[in-house]
Amino acid sequence: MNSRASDALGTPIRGPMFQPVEAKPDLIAQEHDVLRMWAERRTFARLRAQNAEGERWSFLDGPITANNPMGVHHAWGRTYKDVFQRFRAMLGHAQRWQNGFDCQGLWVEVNVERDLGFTNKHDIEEFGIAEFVSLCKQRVLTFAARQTEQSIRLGMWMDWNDPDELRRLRDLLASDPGQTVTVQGPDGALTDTVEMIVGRLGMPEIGGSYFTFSNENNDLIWGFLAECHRRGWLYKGHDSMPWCPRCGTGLSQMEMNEGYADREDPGLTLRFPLLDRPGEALLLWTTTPWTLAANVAAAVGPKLRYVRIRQGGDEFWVGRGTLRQAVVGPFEVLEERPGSDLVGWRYSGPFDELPAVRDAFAKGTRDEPGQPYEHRVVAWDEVGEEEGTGIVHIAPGCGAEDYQLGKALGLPVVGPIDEEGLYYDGFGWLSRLEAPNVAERIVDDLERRGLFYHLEPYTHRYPHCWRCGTPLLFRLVDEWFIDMGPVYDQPRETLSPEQFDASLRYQIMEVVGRIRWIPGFGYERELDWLLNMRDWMISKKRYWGLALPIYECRACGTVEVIGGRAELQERAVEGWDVFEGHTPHRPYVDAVKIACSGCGALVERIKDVGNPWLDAGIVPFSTLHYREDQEYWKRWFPADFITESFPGQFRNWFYSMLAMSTVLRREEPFKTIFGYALLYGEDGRPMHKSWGNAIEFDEAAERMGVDVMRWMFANARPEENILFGWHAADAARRELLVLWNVYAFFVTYARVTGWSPGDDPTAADRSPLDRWILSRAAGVAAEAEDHMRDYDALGAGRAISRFIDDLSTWYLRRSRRRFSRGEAGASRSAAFATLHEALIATARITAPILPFLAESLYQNLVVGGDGQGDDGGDGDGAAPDSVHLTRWPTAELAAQRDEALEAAMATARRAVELARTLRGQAGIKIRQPVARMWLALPGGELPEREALLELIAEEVNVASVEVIGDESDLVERRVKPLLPVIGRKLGPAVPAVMTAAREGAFEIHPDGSVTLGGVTLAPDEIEILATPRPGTAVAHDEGLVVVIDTALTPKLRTEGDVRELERAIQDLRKEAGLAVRDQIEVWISGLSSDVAAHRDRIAADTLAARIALGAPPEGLRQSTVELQSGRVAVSLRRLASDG
RNA sequence: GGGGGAGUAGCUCAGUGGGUUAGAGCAGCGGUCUUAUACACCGCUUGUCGGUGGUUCGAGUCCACCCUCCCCUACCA
Repeated sequence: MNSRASDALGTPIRGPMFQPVEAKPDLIAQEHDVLRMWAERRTFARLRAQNAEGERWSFLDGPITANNPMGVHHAWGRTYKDVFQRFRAMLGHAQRWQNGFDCQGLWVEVNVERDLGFTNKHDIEEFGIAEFVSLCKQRVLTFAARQTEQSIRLGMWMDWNDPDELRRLRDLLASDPGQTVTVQGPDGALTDTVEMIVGRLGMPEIGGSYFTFSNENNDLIWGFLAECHRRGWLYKGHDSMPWCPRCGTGLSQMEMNEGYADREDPGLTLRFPLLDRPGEALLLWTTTPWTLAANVAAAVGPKLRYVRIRQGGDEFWVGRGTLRQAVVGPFEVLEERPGSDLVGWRYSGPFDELPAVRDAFAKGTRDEPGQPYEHRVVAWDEVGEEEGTGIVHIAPGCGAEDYQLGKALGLPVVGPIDEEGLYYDGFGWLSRLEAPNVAERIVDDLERRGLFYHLEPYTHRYPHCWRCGTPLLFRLVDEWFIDMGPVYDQPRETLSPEQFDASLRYQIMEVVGRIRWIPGFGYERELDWLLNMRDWMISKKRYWGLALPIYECRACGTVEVIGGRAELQERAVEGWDVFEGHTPHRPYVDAVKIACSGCGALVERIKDVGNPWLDAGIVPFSTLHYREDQEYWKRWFPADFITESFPGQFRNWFYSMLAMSTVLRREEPFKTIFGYALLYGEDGRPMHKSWGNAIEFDEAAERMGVDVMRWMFANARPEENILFGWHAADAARRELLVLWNVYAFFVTYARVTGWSPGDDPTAADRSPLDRWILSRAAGVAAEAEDHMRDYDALGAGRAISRFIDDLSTWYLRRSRRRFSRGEAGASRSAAFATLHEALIATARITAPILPFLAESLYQNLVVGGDGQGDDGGDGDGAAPDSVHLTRWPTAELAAQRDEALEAAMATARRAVELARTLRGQAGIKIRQPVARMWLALPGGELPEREALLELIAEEVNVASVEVIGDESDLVERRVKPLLPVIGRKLGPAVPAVMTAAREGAFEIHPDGSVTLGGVTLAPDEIEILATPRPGTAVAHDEGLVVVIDTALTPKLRTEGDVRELERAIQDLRKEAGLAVRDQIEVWISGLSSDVAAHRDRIAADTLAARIALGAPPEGLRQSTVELQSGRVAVSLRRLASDG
């Protein structure tokens, strides 16, 4: 897979153990190579087989809607899903690996309608429901195939269907759903009609992703609904519901919340003349003039105050508190009364003459059935004075609250509009007009009739259809609901068992409490939703979806709910032959009729389809074969883990799963839920094509690479929105390139020197630096494991980042000479073996998050180019041929852990930093050696002291490092009181103690205690630290003190010049494009004799066959180098023959 | 109206069993280092840690109130 790499290094000395790698990798091409390799080697299938007997870890996939290509926002969640599944696989867990597709519902219908150019439901009926439903299935299969391909590209390992096979089924379904087809399942071939094969997707005999349109899924929902009915929780409601006139369907409370948007409506104030008080009229305000035709009453707040005012020749009644906003122009207040006085007054309605209104009113009220009703003023406690006139237009057929009020008072109801939002017949000139568009004509009409008062545009939040954006209307409809049970006005813990049993919502809450919510606020949010939600509207007057198995007898009103396909067959008295052989969808299922158990009449299914969240909510049962394989279900239920985006899913998937599992089992369907926020564009706004901040998944995958994407996602804070874009991707890529560079360095030099693993030095033979990085590797494996077990990818990512940084900027920086120079064989072997092991550990630890990069490294470091498993460094010669087949390495690496060494190294690194700061201040370059450095250590000790001091000396380029105690003249002792220890004990005395410590006013006693600020502190309450004595050129940090000798002797200056010259020659080699192993010859003119004395060393370090002092041959370019001993001119050229 | 989240450097974000001096990356400037790394290191610069009070010896961190943004929820005609 590294076949494109160029080899600028010449022929290796020994045979190539490692494939050459590029300095700048093409990560994307590499990802495609890895995908091919996984497919060829059947790596995933082998992983599943390897873990088949492992302890279960049950992940339940929230279905992705198969209605469009997936977007980068899906990739975020799918990264989490894959990361945790891969991680658990490395722990050896058995998993189900089943992806899910959400298939049924209006969102698919809307797209199919759009493709067909349909504008309303009539078009569908004319087109034919059977064909329409088939097109919906085909669309789902199209995008299931597409999303499968995209998910595979993301590196997501699931039991995928072959996308081509999905498309083949789609095409066969299109040509003839009844034709017979054979497909290959895990246990052999399977033959059935295409329609039924499609209906069985995801079942054990076919395998692959689950589809919520499957027969099993639908069937189990029937069972759930029958259970609800059995308990008396399913009912038909007659209500004023939000309605989308384009889709021709009502919206549930869940859906309502999706589409609130600002909208400008006419704010119309009009007058309702009072019948018994000539010359007086009520003033009313409405933003929905189309509902005036359905006006039945005018509501006042019985406790509010109302005034009669005079304007010109008119007298109006209006709420006192609304005078300022409602009345236009000067007026005179004539009298004031409480609202209760107004109740019962009759008024002349705005459209009394319409036949529909007359008919409705003729029937009278509930309390006076015979007596024709007349418009009147009613009392309503909810009337407010913030807006309008304090008198509210009540149209029970056009508003949920209006309906409730009308129902309470027994008022007649006028339902003015049909499914498409057109006025029914009987509404005079309004009939057949579109309700949302009649405002202007109604205003004109009212003006003509002298009922108009004032018009002013009004902007407010108004609900829109979340699918098509059409403003919603309220319409009188029959819909089916699941009763959520009462909300008790008392704390949950005080409920009686009877109360608890009577209320589904509290039963769900109890289940919610048994689940771990990450982040924790999810728990509160779900409870909040449950407490507030109203009954669940599950019906939809549409075509593509779950066929609600509700049979309502027109003759006697008996409602029956069929609990499954078998039961339906049993009960069928007509039409089963039409249905047989079809999936439980419209129109075929509609043909089946049963005999009413109450009166024996022939009953047909209600035409409605189900709320799509029923489809997704049942999957903890349907996909785990709740009905046909209890053993299997018990093994995998409840799921250990689910993860989805938080916003929205509280009231959708989470809710529906919880509700259904509570009804069926009163058990939690999952143990842990991990939620994440939303993905936005880099500019902090939602991604939107027209805003130019949208990025398609495919484009992201092929331009930034999926490992880069995954790295970004894994390192995001899940509870906050992620800002996704090309700049963030660049930053993530840079981080990964650091790892790549370490790897490329290793491979380059392993090839140059011919190093290969095998005769590795024991730990004892390795330097402290080697042991340090291996300890770090062991530490990061353990740390990342802890985070990953806790579903904290971010924590793991941060630990990995720190490790990569340590590996690159400290281990390799400090070790590089051991790889490239004429180092002693043992040290070189130790360095190679250490780096090799560290890189393999890194590959394994990063494998869940970066499956491609980790695999690339692993293949070259462990497996070798031939694909045959080779020694993995564990000496058994049988390493797995994929990093994803290895186990998580915590236990393997644990013996390498040495925390004392890690702490010591941290001190050494800090000392180096301080020394570098000092050199910078003194203006002495790193290349210029200095003679001495003094070091005071906190606590006075340092494990591996000699080696670490040497390391510091080398890094700082100093001849000798001397450790000094706190008694040294170079430092003075300071006392650092340990605040967390003494704070509580001393309280108000703290400031005095701290001041004394700062000023050095303390006395140290022989027993180690210290007196300062009038208090004596025990040795374990203070630390004694060294700090610089004022006036010396030193740097310090937390008791670590560094002093360097800035005096430069002639010998040191010469040494500095030598290194300067060497660096210049190396620069020239690089400029000349020479390979690392090319031999050169060099000419130097103007070199001082002191520096020239080191000619041999310079030649050795720069691979120069010889160095001539003097002018170069004709034509060779000279470069000037400034040395402390004077300016010299340098030339070089490559030796003609490369021995 | 009720509930939740967020507010820390120009940008993206770390930082809670309270500990005195608030950090990183990116960007900018000045250096250094380097035949793995257009890479890394060192230094400089910008902070009323949203505001105001409170608790405390001590508050970015805990409490109260307020401001701004986002989300959820609610019957506002």
